[in-house]
Amino acid sequence: MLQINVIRENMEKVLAGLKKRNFKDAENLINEVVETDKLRKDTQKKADDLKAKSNTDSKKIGELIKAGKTGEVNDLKSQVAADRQNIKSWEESLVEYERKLEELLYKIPNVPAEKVPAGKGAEDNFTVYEYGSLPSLPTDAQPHWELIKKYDIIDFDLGNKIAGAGFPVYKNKGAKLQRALINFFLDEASKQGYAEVQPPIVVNKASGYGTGQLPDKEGQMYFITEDELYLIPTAEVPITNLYRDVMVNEQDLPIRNVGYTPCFRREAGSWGAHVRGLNRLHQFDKVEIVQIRKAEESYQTLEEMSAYVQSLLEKLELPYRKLLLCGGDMGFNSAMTYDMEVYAGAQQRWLEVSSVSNFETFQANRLKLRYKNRDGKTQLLHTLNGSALALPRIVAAILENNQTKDGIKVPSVLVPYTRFEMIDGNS
RNA sequence: GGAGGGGUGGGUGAGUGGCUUAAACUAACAGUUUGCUAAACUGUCGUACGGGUUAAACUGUACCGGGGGUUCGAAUCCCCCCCCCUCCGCCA
Repeated sequence: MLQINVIRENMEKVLAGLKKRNFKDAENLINEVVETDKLRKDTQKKADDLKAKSNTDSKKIGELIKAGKTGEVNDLKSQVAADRQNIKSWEESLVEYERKLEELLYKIPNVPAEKVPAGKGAEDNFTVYEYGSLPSLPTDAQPHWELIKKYDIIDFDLGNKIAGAGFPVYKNKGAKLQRALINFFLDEASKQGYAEVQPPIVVNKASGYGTGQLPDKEGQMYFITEDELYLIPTAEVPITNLYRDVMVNEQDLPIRNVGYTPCFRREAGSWGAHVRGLNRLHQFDKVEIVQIRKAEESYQTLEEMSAYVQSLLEKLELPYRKLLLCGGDMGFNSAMTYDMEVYAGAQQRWLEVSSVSNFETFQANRLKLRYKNRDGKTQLLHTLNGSALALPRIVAAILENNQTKDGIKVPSVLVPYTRFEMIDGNS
């Protein structure tokens, strides 16, 4: 959520930013925000002034009673009672203005950073960097959804039986590969100085609002009605919310956390022709890195985080490209996002495996995540996060790119974790 | 799930309807003094939204777990909810 005073004071800049996102109706929305804010302030002034008056009068009543001047008390009492009625009605409209203002603010996405190109969708993203050469596979190379059957490592039918479509069962060397990847990613992050956390995989409503999944993505999260809990779509939600309502000590900055969790996404209505096998799931594993930074450091941190994610892909020997997302393709909360896409040789498609974003104060504003600077001023912090990494598409790319007639070659960096070099029929 | 006890500022903790402007202690910060593994003294010391100001000063309101109610007036009384502790039940 954008800060109201930022909108008030930098209206031109906000509008220009939203235009880069191709965000419709920005001008009307912003005007309505400013107008509602003004009404809110006027109403608060009226309510506050009347409250001040009735507070003084109430005190006077106490003094009169003490002095035994009970005769004058009744008039004053009815005066205060009448004022209270008016206060009540001012407060009702105040609550209404506040509610409306919040509702409007929830509709406004983050303002893209200076560097973010304008654009409507994926076709306008800017390729920043490419690594590795595309694998040259034999013409009979198989896509991963065939390979997983051939080597009996991931079973969609079994998952379908016990849960439903999009909930695969990992078996044999497939299960071991999952565990290897998770441990590899966690160990690498630890080496980089990220503090490991293992958060709950359900969160309450307040946490959903804190990081901006609510109200924007209400229908995309699984919801447990009995206990009013959401299954997390990403570890970003619980980990970032650890710092909700926190006034961070300056000496505790920067905050750097890593966590592994399963992630749950309903993906309602987003299943298409090219979404097969591991390309899109309802449940998947991901290791997430989160940083909380001072404003002046956050863009340098974004570069550092994306460079770290790139280093993981390079160690796994996967060809990838790094995209700077255009305004129209960025997530609602983000000010700037890099996507990493690996090339899956048999599908001959790029698959998104990581998204690294700087949210600036957009989340921190909702989270009330702040610190006091040297001048004693309270400042919102910047939040950043990135996948490091999401497993299924990494697995898909490894399977497809590393297939040989003897089986699938495990990237050498993972062998200490898997303790096998080839995925073949043997267990 | 049942019974009982709790939730007050960064921490400890007083406060049963108006003398509370939330005491006191403590931590932190600044200064003074002594002079050196430190102490004493003085001062400052919450958050949010407003008014005001070039900026400050100054100033209004709200906040004692959350929400509602009673009252001229609520940290204090009433109702609902949440969380913590103890015991019981269930349980990996």
